[in-house]
Amino acid sequence: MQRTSFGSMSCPIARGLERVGEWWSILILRDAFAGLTRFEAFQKSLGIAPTMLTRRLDALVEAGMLERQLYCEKPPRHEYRLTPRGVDFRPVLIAMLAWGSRHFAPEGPSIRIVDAVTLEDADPVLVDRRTGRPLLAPDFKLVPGPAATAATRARLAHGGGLLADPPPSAARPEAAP
Amino acid sequence: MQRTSFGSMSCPIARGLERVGEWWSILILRDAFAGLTRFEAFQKSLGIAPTMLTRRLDALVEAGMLERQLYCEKPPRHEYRLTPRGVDFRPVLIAMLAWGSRHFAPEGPSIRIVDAVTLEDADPVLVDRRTGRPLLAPDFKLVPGPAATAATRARLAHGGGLLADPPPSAARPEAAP
DNA sequence: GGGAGTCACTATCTTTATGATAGTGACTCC
DNA sequence: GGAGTCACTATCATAAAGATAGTGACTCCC
Repeated sequence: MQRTSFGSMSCPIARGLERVGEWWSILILRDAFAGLTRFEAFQKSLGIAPTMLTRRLDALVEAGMLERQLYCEKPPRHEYRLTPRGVDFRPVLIAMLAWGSRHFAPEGPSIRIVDAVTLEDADPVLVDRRTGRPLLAPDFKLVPGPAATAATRARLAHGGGLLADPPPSAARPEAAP
Repeated sequence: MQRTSFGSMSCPIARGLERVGEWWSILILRDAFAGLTRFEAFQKSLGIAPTMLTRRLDALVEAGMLERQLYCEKPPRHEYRLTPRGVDFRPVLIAMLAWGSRHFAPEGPSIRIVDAVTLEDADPVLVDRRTGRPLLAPDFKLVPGPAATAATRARLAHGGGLLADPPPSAARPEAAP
């Protein structure tokens, strides 16, 4: 999906999406985490056209998410493996997995994250590693960093933002008790 | 980006991407979390063509991520607000924000998540709410749920999967100590 | 040693999505 | 009554996605 590039935006979400925001990219990363490394394996798993797979793999390698390694010389054969940057993408995938399971599994979940010992379902939350507290307002907040643009500063200044629950309806104050 | 639909796949990540995987969707959700509600506000913030914005907003409403509310009747005017399903997407955005900041901010971060009191940078981790342990192997694992297909079961059976670190290089055992 | 099969792709062409630009209708404000 | 705001639609050019077929370099197996 592309024509407008997000890479020039200063927002880190936009910058990230520039690398993984195309239609197949995230599913390819999911399969890479599942242990797939070979072209054919991705193609079978995804049912993707080979042209598309070539383009997406090249883009992910270019973005530093995957790296190509020669595993056979006689006929040159490569495998695609996650780089540290790719491995670091894991929390995003886990969060998407949890969210997708909660909202788009009417027949019940197809994958569960469970405690390896008790087999109880896990309940994923994002917390701060040091303090263990959930990353939500009012305990945490977003502030502009050194590279923040004026636009970013403005946006952060006048709103709760990502960490605060949005107001239920600023629309028309219908209920004013 | 689209022709192949992910909605028919049984994977919750694919199902979720079907709803938010298009080029602009996630940035629109980001802006919705930032407090934007009006067509024009999204358009200005994103620099998106109005045709695209109409399509994406309609799709997000259709997917149950946003809802349209009338806030003015004289000329009918709507605002777009996050539904509970949209709000529940927050951990994905926070994870992306953190990942993007770590990898694509060579000039330094433009946004920081900080402790509201000490102003120290937060370090986001995904943990299990009950036990507080990070959602990683070997403490946790993925198991097939009741709705798992044969393909899902097979994939989960023979690999560490998303929660385990991938092997550094199963390619050619060059170093065999 | 000749045919079938595997693997990782490229070439070609059609269909679909994206994006730029302009325009519309229903107002409000001055 | 003219300018401005707002939320869109219409139209059309371009770029990306998708299907299908084909290539080259092998290996495997009678």
